Parts: sequence; C-alpha cells; structure tokens
Amino acid sequence: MTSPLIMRLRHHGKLSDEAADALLGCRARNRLVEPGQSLMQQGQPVKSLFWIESGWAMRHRSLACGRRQILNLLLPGDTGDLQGLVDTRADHSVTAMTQLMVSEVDAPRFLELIEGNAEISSALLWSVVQEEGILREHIVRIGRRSARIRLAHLLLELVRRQALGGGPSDGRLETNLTRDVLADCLGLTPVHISRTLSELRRAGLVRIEERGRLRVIDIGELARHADYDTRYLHLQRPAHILDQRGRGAA
Amino acid sequence: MTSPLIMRLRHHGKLSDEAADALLGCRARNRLVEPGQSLMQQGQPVKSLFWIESGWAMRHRSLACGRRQILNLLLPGDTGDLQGLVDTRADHSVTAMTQLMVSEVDAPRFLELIEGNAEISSALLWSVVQEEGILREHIVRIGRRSARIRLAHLLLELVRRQALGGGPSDGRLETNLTRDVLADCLGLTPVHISRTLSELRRAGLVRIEERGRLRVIDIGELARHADYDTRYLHLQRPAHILDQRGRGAA
DNA sequence: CGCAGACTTGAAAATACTCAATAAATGTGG
DNA sequence: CCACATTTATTGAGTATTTTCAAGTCTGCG
Repeated sequence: MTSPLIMRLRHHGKLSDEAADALLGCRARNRLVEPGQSLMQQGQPVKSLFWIESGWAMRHRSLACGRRQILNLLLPGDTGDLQGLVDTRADHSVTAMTQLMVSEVDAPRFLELIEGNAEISSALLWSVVQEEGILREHIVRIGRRSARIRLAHLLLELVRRQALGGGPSDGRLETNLTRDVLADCLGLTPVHISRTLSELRRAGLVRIEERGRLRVIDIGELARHADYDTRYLHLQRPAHILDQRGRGAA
Repeated sequence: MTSPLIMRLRHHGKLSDEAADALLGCRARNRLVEPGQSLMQQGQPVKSLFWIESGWAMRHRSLACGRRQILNLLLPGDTGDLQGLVDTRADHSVTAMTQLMVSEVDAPRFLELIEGNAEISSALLWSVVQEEGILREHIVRIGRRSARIRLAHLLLELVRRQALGGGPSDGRLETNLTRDVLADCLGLTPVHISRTLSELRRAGLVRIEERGRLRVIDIGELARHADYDTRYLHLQRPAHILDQRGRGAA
C-alpha cells in the first residue's frame, strides 16, 4: 500500500521509486494521535515534521481575543508544517480532529534530502504550490461569499480532497464536522452555521447521516448552486507541459 | 545591484552565486508594464512566468457575481505564478497597480532548472512556504478580525514587506492604495474602508500624504493597537537549524 | 474652467452576531 | 439497559456590524 504522501506528490508529476523510498526513509516512527491532541502548538518551538497517514486534523490559529481561525483542514497526505523547519516557533497549532496515524520525520535528514535532491524538492515545491491554491480559494470564500455559499463551497472542497487522498468520492464526509469547526473555518459563528446548514438541508442539497456525518446529496447540483469551479484542484501536470520538458507522463 | 528575487531567496537561506546566475540566466527579457495592464488573466492559458523587479501588482480573482477578491499584493521580488507552470489555465489574474518592471522567464528552461538543481528548487520551496505564511495571515485577518484591525494589520504587513524588498521602512507606503483595492483585499466595501480609515486617521495612527499615499505614523503603536505579531515575516532561517545541517549561516 | 475619478457622508436595509433557553445526541457508571 | 452528566445542536429575539444606495465633495488634469 502506497503512502498518501507519495500518492499526493505523484499527483503533480513523476516521482521515481528511489525518490519515494528516500522520502519514506526519513520516517523516524509512526505515531497514533488521539482526537484533540496537538501535533504542534502556536508559539512553541517545532520539534518535528510529520505527515498524515490517516485521519483528519486542523491547522489553526488562536487570537489574543480568544477567537480561533482554522486555516486549513489536513487530510491524509498533507504535511504538518514545512515552515516550522525554517522558523523558530510555530505561528499556529495543528490539532487532531479524529484519531490520527502520522509519520514523524527525522528533520535534519529530511532537510538534507530537500537541499540535495532536486527531484524531491521540486516535488514538494509543486505540492506546496497546490496547497497555496487551496489557501487562495479559502481567501476568496471567506472574503467575498455569503455564508451559504461559503459552506457549500467548503463541503465541496472537502469531498474532493477526501477523494484525492483515496477516500470515498460519493459525497459522504468521513468525519464529524462540528458546527464550531465549520464556523472557525469559515469565519462565522456556530449559531449561524447551524442556521445555514439547515437551509442547505431544507433545499435538499445536504443531508446528515448517522453519527452526525454530513453528506452532499448531489455534488453537481451543489456545485452549480455554489458557483464552484469543478476544475479546481485538478492539478495534474498536463501532458503538453511534460512533453515540453521532454519527459513522459507520470 | 542584486535582483529582488535573489534578495528574497537569500533571505531564507544560502544561495550560491552560480545558482543565482543560473536563475537570472532564465530571463528571456525585461518588460515595462503600465498600471492596469494584466500580466495574466483568469481563465486564460498562462504563457509565461515572471517576477517583479520594481512596482506593485495584485493577484486577484473575479467571481461570477461580479465581485472581486484580491488574494495578495505583489511587491518587488514576488514571482508571478508557479502554479501556472503546472496548470493549464490561470485560476486568477495578475494586474499592475503601478508602472512595473518585470523579468519574463523562459518557462521550459526554468522548469528544467527546478527539476535538475536542488539548490534552486529548495530555495523556491522556502520562498513559497513563506508566501503561504502571508496567505495564512490573510485568512486570519479576513476570517476573524474587525474591519478596523483588518485594515491596520494589512497596512503593517505592507510596510514590512516593502522594507524587506529594499523600500522605505519608515511607515510610508510608496503606492496609492485606492479604497477599492483595500476593500477587495479585506473583503469589505470601499464605503466601509473609507469610514474605517477615517477612524484610524482620527485616532492619529495613520495619515494621508501627498498624492493620496498612506503613512503609518507610529508602527509600534499601530501594531499594539492591532494585535500584530512583530515576529511575523521574520523568516530568516535561524543559525541553530543551519548548524544542525552542518552548514554555515547565509 | 470643467470634467472624471476617487473619496466622504448619511440613512435605510441586510447579514451575521450575541445571548439565552431548549432539545437532541453522546458517553458513563450503576 | 437505564439514568445522569456532558457535549453539541437548534431556535427565537434583539443587537451590532457592514452593506447598499444615493447625494455631495474634493482633486488632479487637460
């Protein structure tokens, strides 16, 4: 079974087996993390880099006034924080939302790999570039969209990302997203999320299944409703660009 | 005189003269761009990569409903869009706010460098990682801060980034930021920006100088007012991490 | 001088927030 | 398996922030 990190990196382009092995070779150990536990904490030095093998986590930032903003949800294949490797203290926290299996990485070895192996550093570069795309999408969502479309948009993104990491692609979300989490993602209050979600439910776009799991009933329908660009996150490097560089498709 | 791109990359760590030369060697030509002109357009194929030598630009996204969200302002040393190199169509536009001097890059050659030279791809990786930090900050700003603090925060960031690129560091902003631009950055309306800016002016935190240029009167004072972490964007790779890897400081 | 673009200000309306009370779901120990 | 405690979700009413619309002002520039 392939690690979701390798799946992710290969989604952007070619990655040789040797490079993949070298990356996986940095794994110091696998660790099980319980929901609510933090993998890194804002203001603390970053001790280790990790990536997620299974489960969901969140990257979030707490403000002096007590409020919290979730910057991004982390799904299998997402890496903890590269910035932590070059900065002294974390500017945000990462906390497990479900039980998590993470691979912890030997940082010096990892840095050496990055600086010495162009195949690996460029693969990571493209991966970070995609992550940037996710953040940009989030900015647009929060900055210029109504509560209703924000929520629809986020759900669509999560459904898609879950599928990219090998999860179900039928509209189910495998995690119980509380109103508080959704609110802190979208810059709204839990109360307003509750109301907005009810609207989407009454409109027949979304359903709540056992154990509070959300399900998008018809992805295409919701996408139309939410002005959602279905090309988003379809970031395979297209063949004509690979050709330009004289290499075959991945 | 060093190119601001090289300055930027060296801010994160060591970059040999050979690597810098190789990067600069990709320059196909320098181009002067007039304010309002676009360097890339949402939905169009991305023809070329560029980076900014001088002037300000904005990265923005237009929505079906006619609204616009500015994702980030681009200052000297910022690169156009790496994602454009791997994706078929731009998911956002880049437009000049002032007169701009940009270096256009020979894309295939640049890609070859990235994939073949670990020093360059890792330098770009760290640079993109920092850019991600800017986007995260922006998400927090838009998601969880009041109009007043949003605005103060953005101004502080711009003052700082301007200084990092070699511009003045005394609180002056060398560009005329219209209310519309600020509004589309911060997810507010121009009208509300106008009111909020008046508040900051009445509080003696900000001033408007000749030709509509903004000036932060006392950076420390505004930072305190705005819950602004002054460690933000101080992303030199700290010595102890460099040591860990057995290399000297940059 | 007069025009065009950007800015300011006021009043009414919309969106989202707060507070508070109730209901539902989840987990725990007996 | 049930009763209880705890957490999470829903709903209502009043409030705050921001938006919208519209009219008026300022400024640079030909």
